[in-house]
Order: sequence, then C-alpha cells, then structure tokens
Amino acid sequence: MSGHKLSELQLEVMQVLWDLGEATSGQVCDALASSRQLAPTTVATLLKRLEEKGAVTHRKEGRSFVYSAQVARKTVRAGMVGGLIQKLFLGDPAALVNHLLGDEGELKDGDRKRIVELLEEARTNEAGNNEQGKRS
Amino acid sequence: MSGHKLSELQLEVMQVLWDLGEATSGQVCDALASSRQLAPTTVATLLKRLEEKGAVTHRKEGRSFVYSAQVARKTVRAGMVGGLIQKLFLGDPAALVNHLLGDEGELKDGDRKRIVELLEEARTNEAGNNEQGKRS
DNA sequence: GCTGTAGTACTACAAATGTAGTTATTGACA
DNA sequence: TGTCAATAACTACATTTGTAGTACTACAGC
Repeated sequence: MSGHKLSELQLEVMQVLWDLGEATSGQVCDALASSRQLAPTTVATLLKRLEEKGAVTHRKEGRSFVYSAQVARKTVRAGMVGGLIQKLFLGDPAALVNHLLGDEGELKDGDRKRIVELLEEARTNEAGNNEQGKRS
Repeated sequence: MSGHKLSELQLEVMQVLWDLGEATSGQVCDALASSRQLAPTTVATLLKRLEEKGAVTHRKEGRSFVYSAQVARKTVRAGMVGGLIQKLFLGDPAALVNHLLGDEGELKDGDRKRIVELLEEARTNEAGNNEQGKRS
C-alpha cells in the first residue's frame, strides 16, 4: 500500500540506514561520502524529507537525531521491482527474467551461471511447497 | 550509454509509440486515454520534451507531427533494469532474480512456473555453451 | 563561563516533471 | 469562401528533487 517512491539519492540514503541499522545525519553523510560529496545540511534535508514521507523515523539522542529506516528494504524492493515490471514489462515478471537472460549485455559471465543456480533452489522450494501445501 | 532516464509518464508515452510504431500527439492522447485523462496540449508537451532529450523524433505530415520512438524499447529496458539492479541490488542481477523468486508476494501462481521454465531453458543453453567450450 | 563545533530548523533556488491554458495556424468541410 | 476543429508554439504554475546557505542551540573542552 504505502506508495514509497524513492528517488535515486533517497535510495542511497536508505541503503545506508538499512546497512547501519540507524545513524545520525552525520554518519549518513560520512557513509555517502565515498559516492557523493554532500553538505551535511543537504543530508539533513534529505532525511527530513524522507521522514515526511514516512520512510524513516528518528529518535532523539542528546541534541542529535538518530534515524532509522521505517520501511523494510524488502518492501521497497518489492515496490520498485513491481513498479518496473508494470511499467516496462506489461506486468509480466517472467518477461523481466527473460530480459535478464537475453543478450542485452546485462550479465557478466558469472551472473548467468548464478542465476541459473537459483533455479535449483527455486525448484526445491516449489517441490516443498507442493508437498506441504503452501502457506505463508 | 545515452542516459535515457524516463519518468513514469514519459514511459507510458513511449509504450504507445513502441506499440504503434508512430503516432500523432492526438493518437498518443487517445491511446493513453484509458489509463490517464490528459489534455491534448499536455501530451504535446510531453512529446516535445521527449524529443528534446532525444527519446523520440517526428516527421511532418501535413500540419501535424508524426512521432516515433528514437530509442528502442530494449535499450530503455536495459537501462532501467540495469539502474534498478545497481541501486537496489548492489549491482547483482542474480539478487534480483532471487528477490523475484522469494515470497515477496510478487508472483502469481503461473508466474513462478514460467520463470522456472525460463531458467531451465537458460540452463540448457548454458550447457550448450559449456560443451562448445566456454571462454572467459 | 566562553567559544567552537556539530547538528537542527528554516529558507532558498534551479531543474525536472505533471498539467494545462492561450494563441496562432491551417487544412477540411459546409 | 468563410468558419471550425485539430494542432503546434509559447507560457504558466505547482510539486518534487538535488543542493546548500544561514541562523540558532547546546554540549565539550579549556
């Protein structure tokens, strides 16, 4: 439900929070430093906006805010992957996989192999589900 | 590398052009009508902006413009899927597939099956490659 | 106790996007 | 042949995003 559309930069911030569990704006700023040079106030602004849209929360510790993600990585992934499938693949997830397996140059040598390996797992699960009757 | 970042709406317009081959702004407007009510001028604006960024071209026919996509659907898919993988899955395509196969509720019953089938096919191909001698 | 520093709050501003009105043009049809 | 309907050009405006400056505050160390 919660339509969490995150921009690229917002996503980067979320990644930091997901990885660290929680962080002050300063820590987020440091974590991002490798990929982007942002002024500390910029990061603070980003966090506040993310909070406005419910993607993060903060608790107060001393005078500073310790932020943490309020939406799970998985949720955001699901939302964004789902959106992409809708928008680009007419709602058909298999079309996405097909695209990935195609020769679009997406995959490096090892990737294809690893993906195919996932097949084994998937089949196992599939079998398991069938036998046990699936629940979730 | 042409960084074609398209917004959701822009993407919808592109879909129409990809599907129809070419279309006037009026036709695009009609095609979009089912999903969105947009003023004809709005659609015209969208097309012009898309042209500015090189995603579409037009030729003149009488007094009206007939637009057609200038970037291939495949290219845009590759770009956007690639971006998503970078941003959300640390650049690992297999992680995306894994996510799809996970129980995130993304897949309807038939979908999983079809994906597994695709993977099986891919594995067959992979085997073929192996037999012929793989390089890397 | 005073000062520097880190961090929040508030403000700002440019670019992109979603959306559409106004105006000018012009081919089509009565 | 004159009017209408379609369409392009230009303009407009709100929202979101990327980015950051300024002002205020409070703790830390001298």
